[in-house]
Amino acid sequence: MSNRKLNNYISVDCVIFGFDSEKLNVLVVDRTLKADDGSDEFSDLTLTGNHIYEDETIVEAADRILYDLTGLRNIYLEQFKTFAAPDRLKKENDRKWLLHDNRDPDKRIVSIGFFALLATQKVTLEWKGRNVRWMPVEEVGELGFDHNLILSEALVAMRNKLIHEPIGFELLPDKFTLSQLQKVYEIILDTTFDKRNFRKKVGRMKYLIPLDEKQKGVAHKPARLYMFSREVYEKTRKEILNFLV
Amino acid sequence: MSNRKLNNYISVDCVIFGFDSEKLNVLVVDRTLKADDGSDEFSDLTLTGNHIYEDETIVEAADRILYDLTGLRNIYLEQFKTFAAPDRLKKENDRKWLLHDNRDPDKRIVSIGFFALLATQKVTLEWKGRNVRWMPVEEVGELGFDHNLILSEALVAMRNKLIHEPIGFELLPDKFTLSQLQKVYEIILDTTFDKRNFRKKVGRMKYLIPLDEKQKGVAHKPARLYMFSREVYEKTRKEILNFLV
DNA sequence: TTGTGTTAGTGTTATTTATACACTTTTACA
DNA sequence: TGTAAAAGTGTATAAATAACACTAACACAA
Repeated sequence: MSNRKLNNYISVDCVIFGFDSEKLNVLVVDRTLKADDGSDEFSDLTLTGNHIYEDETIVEAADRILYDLTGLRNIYLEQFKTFAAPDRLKKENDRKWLLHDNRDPDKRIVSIGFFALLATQKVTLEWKGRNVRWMPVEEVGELGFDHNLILSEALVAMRNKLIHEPIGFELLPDKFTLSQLQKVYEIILDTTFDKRNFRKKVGRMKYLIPLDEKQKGVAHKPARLYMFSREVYEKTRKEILNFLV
Repeated sequence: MSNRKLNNYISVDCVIFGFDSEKLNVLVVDRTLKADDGSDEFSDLTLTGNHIYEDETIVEAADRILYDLTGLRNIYLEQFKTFAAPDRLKKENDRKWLLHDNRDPDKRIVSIGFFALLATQKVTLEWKGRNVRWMPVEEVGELGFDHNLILSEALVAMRNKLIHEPIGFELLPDKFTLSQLQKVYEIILDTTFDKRNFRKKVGRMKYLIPLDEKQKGVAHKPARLYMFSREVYEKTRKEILNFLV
């Protein structure tokens, strides 16, 4: 084993999940570059990442990246894992991109991985003219760098969290129906729930606040709208210790 | 905001928890250094950390650190969070240590935090003559760098995991009694459980294997010994989706 | 050898939660 | 005014949780 200590690049990568009431999507950056002679073009899809600046904390960097891409603040954002395999930059395309960015492709890049949750409708993709787009998680093919690994670990972490804590709300608009909420869980956990039992269960959650407001313009019985109260949740969560689940 | 990209030191810090059938301990390094003239001595307590070498993955570095300090391999080890506030090295003592280690105290150090779980009895502290010792988590005072923060976040992550997944076993010897297991949960979660109900609950877990073996040399009815089967656990865990806990 | 201290080990009942299952209501639109 | 489409609602059975107290087996001391 070599004993050489390394200086490393640090990057914060955000796996931004967006739910569109049909499926789970992830925000990807589409990069295409032409060589000087206009011929030797290379392109790829990646997750959204950036450096940490000198006077930033990790969370500030993640918030900034999220804001740059979506124009949104106060979005659910969680650090889930850090990645730094020495050989994570082996692909030829990756090397080209690193050189293009003035980074040494033989140097390790440490990625601090975050995942964010939001409703796709909240985002205006034209924001700042960045070339980003939603891609259904099911349809994601090969990504640049080791972003397929980061995405799949983000999915594991997100599903795990979804099972144990009420974060399904974060994937919906501020006001949502119980059917929408059920669908979030069904799609992300790839299962189905009985409607009545699901409603009994979430009905016990004090932080799920029923509003005096209904859906409008739907061609069926309009559903009551609900919202999530973070305040009530923080208050009650301490009382509930789900030993050994 | 400054736009200067930084190169950063990366370190892997391990919060090594050890249970001694009475309380939860953490392994700390006691460093004392004399200045050249023998007078200007400075010392501190820190968690156990080290660099990542050039050809190592993060996990390999964490395993190596754990092995260096305890002589043990195949110990439960989990990456829980990465730390990198820009002002985390403000204490005067920290600056001295960084200078002593030939590191620039104005440069950011990114710490990738792991926690490890084991029974204190497994460790021979004299291993390699490192100056480490067990300290009850309750009694930990001020640590060097931002290690108090790292420790408290490790505790949160570990308790959280303990509630949702069967990792209590990892804090016990390979063969253990049900009373010992109960005590792990009671002490770490700071609560008490009814003995019969606890046994009914863990009795349902297929991965808790009763052995045809009893305690010896105890001045009371000897308890049956059990062991944890990771195999059985991995097999059954997929079946159990604890939706919304 | 007998007694004492100490922890192991076990069952029942009442309450709460989980599961399985089908019909009526309300709206938009043709 | 009929039709399509999702909303909303109750009951019965099974399973899990919670509360509660005594006997069994050993080491050691008297």
